[in-house]
Amino acid sequence: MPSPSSPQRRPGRPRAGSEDKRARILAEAFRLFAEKGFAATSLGDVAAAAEISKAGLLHHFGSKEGLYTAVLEQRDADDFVGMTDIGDDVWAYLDTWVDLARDNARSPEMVRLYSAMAVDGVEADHPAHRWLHQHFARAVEATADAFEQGKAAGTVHPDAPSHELARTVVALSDGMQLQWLCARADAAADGREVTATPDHTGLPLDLAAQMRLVVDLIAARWRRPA
Amino acid sequence: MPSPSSPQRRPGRPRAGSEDKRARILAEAFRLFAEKGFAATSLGDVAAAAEISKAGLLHHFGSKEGLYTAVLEQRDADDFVGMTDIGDDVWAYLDTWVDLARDNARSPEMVRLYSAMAVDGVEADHPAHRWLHQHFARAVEATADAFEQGKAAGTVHPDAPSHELARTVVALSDGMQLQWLCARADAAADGREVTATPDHTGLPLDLAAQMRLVVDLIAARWRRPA
DNA sequence: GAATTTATCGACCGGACGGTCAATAACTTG
DNA sequence: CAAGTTATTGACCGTCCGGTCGATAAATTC
Repeated sequence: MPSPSSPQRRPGRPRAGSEDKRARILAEAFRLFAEKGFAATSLGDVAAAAEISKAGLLHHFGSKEGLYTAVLEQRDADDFVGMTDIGDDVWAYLDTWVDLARDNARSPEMVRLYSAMAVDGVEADHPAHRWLHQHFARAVEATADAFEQGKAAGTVHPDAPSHELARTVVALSDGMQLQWLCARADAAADGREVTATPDHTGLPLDLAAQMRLVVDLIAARWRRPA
Repeated sequence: MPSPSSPQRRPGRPRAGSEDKRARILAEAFRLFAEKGFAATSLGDVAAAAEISKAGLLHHFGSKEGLYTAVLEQRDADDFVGMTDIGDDVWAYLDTWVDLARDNARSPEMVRLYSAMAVDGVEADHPAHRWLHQHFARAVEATADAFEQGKAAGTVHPDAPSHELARTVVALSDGMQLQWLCARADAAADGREVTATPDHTGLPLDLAAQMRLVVDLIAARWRRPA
């Protein structure tokens, strides 16, 4: 006699208007991959979280790798750096990097997922590699372009090494995220409440402020009055 | 009749003067963890590489986690940033960061292992977390100390934010390693020979040069003539 | 309303993985 | 030389994992 308080689903197509399971699975997979990493998250974990069977999950995504790439593609849609219309003001564009850091500080799961994918993806045969490669290429090129346009507009010293500076901004963003995640985990483990509010996190590391510092460093060296 | 060309070992203690299996296992584990990541490397893989049985491996290290921490401890012994005698010249100390980047470019497996551990270790309950925390703390504090000593010696502007600059250097080092690994994997996948020589790698990314760039950026803003 | 398509399930499979155990052979100690 | 210790093996175990298969039921098409 099945308990009436656990109305488990029977096989068969669900009634119309039911939850969009595919979206639910993507959301839960995103969360779990970010929390525990890709390799350490099983299809069973994701299925349980999405309240569907493993077989049901595979029906939608075919394989674990299929699920992974679907999550990646969805995340790519949210990725806005390299997309924003930069105009020709590099320094305003660099501010969007600082803003991005501030946004990231609000969604540590996202940061965790990104970092995990970034390390997994360095291997050329990994499913995430193509994604990572494009991500780096887009971010670096967009930023380098911004510097070049700044030179054309006269707001950047013509000797500034655009490409190398762009790489620096991207690397700093990634590396700082690692330190921030580590500090955050420490704080959480110590039982200290880690507030979700972005402006004062109580952490010894302010993601946005650190980005600001480097942007200012670059500006101090290469900015030209317009 | 066992082939004479495959003299497989029989059970029992090996003859005196044989290979130091423990060291061999550590070396192979290091290599494999770096190549494929911790989770994706099985005890069987390591055992096969070290030419010992799985049971023999477990005899030395007790568990997979035991092996992991042993590898970590060995790596720590080689970790020299934060250890070097910095004297009171920050700018010379920052050069050791550039040198470290140059060294790292010679051992991509090391870089890969470090990056993998860095991401795994952000989780507070992961076996590598303590290691990562100490690693960050040591690197940042040593560098921050160097800036502070520079202030005392008068070679650094008193308003320089030592701690934040230190974090920047560490983050840049980590983040740039990620881009470098990615670029390297791309080059290797394209069949282009990736030369082991450090001075010209043929890569679109020179690890040491990128570090140099940021060090110069910091110096341009905060250095004081002695 | 019959046939088809779609979403879901439970059961199952083959394999890998981390780990245990008893046996064996070389050294170490008495 | 006998007893104990140490390094090693092959065989085995329980578990979990990614994936397949056939059944089922709602929705859709004809």
